[in-house]
Amino acid sequence: MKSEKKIIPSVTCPIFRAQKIISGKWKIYLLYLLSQGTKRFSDLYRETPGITQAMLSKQLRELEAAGIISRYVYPEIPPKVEYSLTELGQNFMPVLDELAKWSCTHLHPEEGEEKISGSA
Amino acid sequence: MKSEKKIIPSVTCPIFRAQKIISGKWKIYLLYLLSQGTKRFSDLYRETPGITQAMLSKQLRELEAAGIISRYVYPEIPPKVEYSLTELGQNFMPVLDELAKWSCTHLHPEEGEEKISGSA
DNA sequence: CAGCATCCCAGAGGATACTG
DNA sequence: CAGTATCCTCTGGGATGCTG
Repeated sequence: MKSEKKIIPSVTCPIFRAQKIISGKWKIYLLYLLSQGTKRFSDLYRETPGITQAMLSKQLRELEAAGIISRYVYPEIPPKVEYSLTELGQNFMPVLDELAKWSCTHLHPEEGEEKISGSA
Repeated sequence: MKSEKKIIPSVTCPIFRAQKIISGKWKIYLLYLLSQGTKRFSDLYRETPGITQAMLSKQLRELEAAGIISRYVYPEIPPKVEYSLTELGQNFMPVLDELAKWSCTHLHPEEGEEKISGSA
């Protein structure tokens, strides 16, 4: 524990703060899914091929901690949990929209070098 | 070694593709810096407290590989290298703008749990 | 159904030293 | 000045299994 004050742009720069919140392999994608409306855990799980329950749960809790999404647990058996965007999450949508536009317009897969050749 | 093709949204979803490109601790911030105009390596280095030359170099090369920024090397001694946004990078600015707006409007440091109390 | 616990690993990120 | 090269740490992310 160094008590030295490190001057980092983390707090100074809004870009930095935002970036930290949305960083994560699935965060933005999950926000995109939730922009379509309230969804259950299983919905998100099914619509996010490749993710594990553990990861999904983790990412969702992080997004919840950031105040971007909210979680509603139905007092039922079997459990039912719904996730939805908060006000903050709704306000994030323009960013997502611009990102999607940018990606769709300029980031065509065929221009990249990546290929979905499986795990070869 | 499963030769099975994993169906991941990586390629399907534009959001996913974009996210992979801008992921990285400094990418977005560097794009922000370069949005202010062409800058030299040393400029970026000085304006990004906390980063190391190695990291800066790495991030810049990744951004360059993604076609978002361009690099111009002056044939001089001592070396002089300038970085600037490409067309693709310019087109990304709206995203950055929205992100900044979102962060500034809704992501006040005092609302979070983080505090820059430094050596407090 | 939803999610936690545990273990594991690759790679992102960092510190330091050296070079054309 | 603008980088490499090397080494090291840390944590994001993944696999699997268990539970209320």
